[in-house]
Amino acid sequence: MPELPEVEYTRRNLERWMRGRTIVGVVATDPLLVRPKSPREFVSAVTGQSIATIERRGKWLRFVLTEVPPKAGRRSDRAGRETTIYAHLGMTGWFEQAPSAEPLRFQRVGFELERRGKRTRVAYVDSRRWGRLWIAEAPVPAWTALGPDPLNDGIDVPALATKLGRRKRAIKEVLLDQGVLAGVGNIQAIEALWKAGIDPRSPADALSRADVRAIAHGLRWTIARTLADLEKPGGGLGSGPFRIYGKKGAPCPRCDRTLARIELGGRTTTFCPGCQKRRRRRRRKG
DNA sequence: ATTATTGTTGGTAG
DNA sequence: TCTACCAACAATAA
Repeated sequence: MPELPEVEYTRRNLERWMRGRTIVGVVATDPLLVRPKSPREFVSAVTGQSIATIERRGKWLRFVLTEVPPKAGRRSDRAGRETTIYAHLGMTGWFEQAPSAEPLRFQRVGFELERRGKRTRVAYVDSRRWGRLWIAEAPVPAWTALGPDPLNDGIDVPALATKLGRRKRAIKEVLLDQGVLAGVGNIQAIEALWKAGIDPRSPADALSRADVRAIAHGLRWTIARTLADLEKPGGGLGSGPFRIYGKKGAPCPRCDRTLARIELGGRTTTFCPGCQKRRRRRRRKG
């Protein structure tokens, strides 16, 4: 499920479901999912905290929790304590608001919440268990290494061009590097390169400034429409808003040529051999 | 039974 | 130190 738009959609949901509420109980048993502590330690670190903010960078989420203030006149050693959870959804992780007390299928962590006497529940669900909920004092390395976030920071074309100019690999592989731009995944890269009319195999350092501008535009375009699709009622279901992802053999929506499928850097890649032109390095004179 | 999967990390080699 | 390449992680759905 999760690339940048899906994680942002998740963040907005969590904001509504969790912000300002107190965690009164946590169910966590799988030591693979929580880091670096055991599930027991995870539960005790989080219980009794209230959720102040939920932020996103790329595909990462960060929950900032604060100790619920003790009643007037009482002192607490833990007053002012702040806990931060870094969360990555892996390939199949997501959060759901759970209507009943019954655990959901593939639920890995359950948060029992309370505000003004009202109880609600939010569940982290992940069939494949590649996601992580990571308690840390300082940002985890993967978060620190993230490049600019296209939605939060925008895309600086000259800066992106400089970065791409140092890379020889195929542009699609480079776009998946989270240090280049945070949050671009397989689908968004495929859709953006189609929009830009650039063959995904083109070496990154062969792109012109106009190409980089087109890619930036393509990314903004696909991120915005994926997010819009998720947010419309009943959205996020079906094939989504994607123009070519997963549509090998279908006619290109722009030029009608049959869409092709190749593998790049171990990832499936759909593209149009008709209107996505390959860029080549100019051969150096010798 | 076989194949494909929206992601990241850690190792090795250059 | 930076880049490229590969295997591994784990489990489901078609």
